[in-house]
Amino acid sequence: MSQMQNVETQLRQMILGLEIGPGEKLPERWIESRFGASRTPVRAALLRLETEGLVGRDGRGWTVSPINLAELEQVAVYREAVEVAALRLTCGLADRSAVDVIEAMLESCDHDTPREEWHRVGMDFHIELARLSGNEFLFRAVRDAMTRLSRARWLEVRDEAALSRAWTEHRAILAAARLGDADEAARLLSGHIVGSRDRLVTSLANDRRGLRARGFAVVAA
Amino acid sequence: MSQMQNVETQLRQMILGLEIGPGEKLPERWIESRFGASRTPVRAALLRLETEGLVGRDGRGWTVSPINLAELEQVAVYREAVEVAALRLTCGLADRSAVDVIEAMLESCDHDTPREEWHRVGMDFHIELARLSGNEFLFRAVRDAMTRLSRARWLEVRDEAALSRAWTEHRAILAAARLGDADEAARLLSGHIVGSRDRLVTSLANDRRGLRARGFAVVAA
DNA sequence: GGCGCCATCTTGGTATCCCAAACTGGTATC
DNA sequence: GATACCAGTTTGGGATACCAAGATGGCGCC
Repeated sequence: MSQMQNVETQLRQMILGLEIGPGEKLPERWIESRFGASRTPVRAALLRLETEGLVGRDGRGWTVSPINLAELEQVAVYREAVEVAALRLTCGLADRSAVDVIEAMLESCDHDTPREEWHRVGMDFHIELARLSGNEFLFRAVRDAMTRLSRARWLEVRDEAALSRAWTEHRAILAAARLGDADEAARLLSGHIVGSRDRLVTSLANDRRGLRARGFAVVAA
Repeated sequence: MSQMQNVETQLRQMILGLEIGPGEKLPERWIESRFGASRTPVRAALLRLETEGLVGRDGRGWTVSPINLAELEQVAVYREAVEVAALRLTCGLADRSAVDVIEAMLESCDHDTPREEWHRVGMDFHIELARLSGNEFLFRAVRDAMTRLSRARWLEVRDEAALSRAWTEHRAILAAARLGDADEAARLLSGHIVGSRDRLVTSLANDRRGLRARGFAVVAA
């Protein structure tokens, strides 16, 4: 793999995995030495990550984007629009058997699956569901929105109850989609997204002080 | 202005203005000499334009993205989702007086306004309307979608009738939005987008041979 | 002791240089 | 005449040197 892709991928993982905290300074020279690459691939990676909203400019330099509660609320509205549109397209397809693949994804998580895996599958559910629509732009929009939400969801203190609730809702959405009931599927998905957003923002707003103490920049709604 | 922004802006204008045709090769060294910048800002510009879908990789090198009819159809579905969502948000706002500013934009075009200006205002109508929603992500999505459609709309052989029809539809959408009638506004906007897409794709498919003769790469749906 | 100023370091922006891979054109061979 | 092969050129990826602007910190003056 080329250095360019390598730096970009590794840096993204470090940011999404909170190995580099939201708000931290990110000098090009530090990245350069950290990954053993020169500044050319480093800059390419930063430019790409900037469009994903994971890093941003702070005056002259680069910083990891802080968690922004106002942004999270806006992303939720955005993803509701695109996910519902994608789901309606999928419900209109003649062959909706692919939803079974997604169902299987959900079932692959059980009580001794690591937390990290639940987190990943919870996002992939939405991404793969959008992919079924066959619309590349709706798919990318959902994927990008989930990327922006990823760190916040990771920070959220998720109890078992919230996870099992989410899984139940995911299954209900798939059931409606399998029947081709677009209105019901859309209703369930909207409710799921709005509910998730509320729990996420509430949780983060409550933990804000603690998160800041851990060195994570969190800006209010 | 820094070289970086400069190269990016100028190159984007040349591509959108069809000064560089869809499908043309775009060597970094050519851009470098054309704009008197070095390769670093050129690379930055190309990376950004790549995320906008205006340039792409062709093996190892760069090319201006061809006009892709299948892509245009998918973009139309995408923009319908995000524009309708944005419009519904706007209809729910207490203060919708900002629609008057957009109305004024439409009125600024009359029979001796240059074609180029009609084209720009026709796009800005949708972009500014989305901005009113206050949702940054819906706004960006609409702006990016319009950017992708821009060259195709420019290529389209637009008769006066199509333009006046579009303006009538634009005014009707604004009227419904001013009243806060979200359902009606959404219905009108959807119809407008679907109609525009059909006319656009039909027109391009018919002209495809002629466009290719002009050196423009156009891939079928 | 506090405040301001200057030297220094840091850092991103830019310009070049080098390299390996891919493309090109021409030539020699069959 | 077609084809395979080889040298030269083009091209993007990577590395590095240099610069100007901004951040930093220490020293001196008030």
